[in-house]
Amino acid sequence: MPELPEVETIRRGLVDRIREARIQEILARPCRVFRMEPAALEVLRDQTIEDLKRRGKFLVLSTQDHFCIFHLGMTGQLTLRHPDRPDGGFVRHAATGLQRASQHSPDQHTHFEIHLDDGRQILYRDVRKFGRIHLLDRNDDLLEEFFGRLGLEPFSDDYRKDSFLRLFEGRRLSIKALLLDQTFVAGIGNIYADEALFEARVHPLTPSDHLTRSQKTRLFEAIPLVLKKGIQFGGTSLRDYVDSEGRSGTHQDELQVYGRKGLACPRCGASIRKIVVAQRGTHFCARCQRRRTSRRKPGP
DNA sequence: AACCTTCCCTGATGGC
DNA sequence: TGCCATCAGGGAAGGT
Repeated sequence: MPELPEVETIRRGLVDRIREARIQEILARPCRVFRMEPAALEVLRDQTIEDLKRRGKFLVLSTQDHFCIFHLGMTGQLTLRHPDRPDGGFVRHAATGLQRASQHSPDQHTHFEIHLDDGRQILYRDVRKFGRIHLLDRNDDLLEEFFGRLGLEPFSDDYRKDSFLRLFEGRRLSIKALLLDQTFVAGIGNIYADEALFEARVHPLTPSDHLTRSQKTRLFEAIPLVLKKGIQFGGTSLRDYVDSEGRSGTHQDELQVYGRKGLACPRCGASIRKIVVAQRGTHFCARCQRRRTSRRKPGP
């Protein structure tokens, strides 16, 4: 489940290696991840890669004339394959699930290949095909329109307290559901939502319009904190996530609550609980993250 | 408009 | 061993 830290780790691993590389060949196997006719991607041939940016969980590969936009969904992998290095197999890690130890040759799940003129290949692999690949003409207005309602970008200048607070207006759903809503803050997924709520000591079922000012403030600060930590550890590898070189991150060892049902809360020692909120597994410490006891209205 | 549910998709896992 | 049900979940789509 690549979220902002995993997508950012992939971006950082790729951007300097592929910038100024020329695309020699495009291979796109028919698959629902493509939001256009796969043949349309032929326009990328002979284009030079200029940049790789991230917005929320999206990666934007820019060439002179085009934007190729990737969303990795649940199991998407974007890796760089070097012709002079040996391919490895897919190695299953006992504790964390399916992972890959090194670069790989294309298999039945590799839907998109960008061959560079020096022999290297950018491979998009996605077992469950929840990912998406879009193609746009290189036009900033089109890109802005594409990202239309996407929410605040956590490490940008737009991430300000007043903007953050304004996004609560008119929202009453649970705070966990709001965190997962990409029109609120972009890039948060199930793992970092739970981590941020734990850090801010907010119960995931709290209705968004019931959060106190200080709870919102703590959440505003917790979000970039947990995301930054995720990036520092190279992302969270639970099942399918690997960086651009096929390596696992180590942030799974740093998680405070996610996936730790029944284990001790690192803050207070109470047992971590798992419930379902917004159709998603949700982990929290019932002692550290209390539901605010409803304040009785003062009588007349 | 906000919110909720269903669905997509595959591989791992557990019960029998 | 094999078979089947269940689970994981980001986001689109459709309904209220």
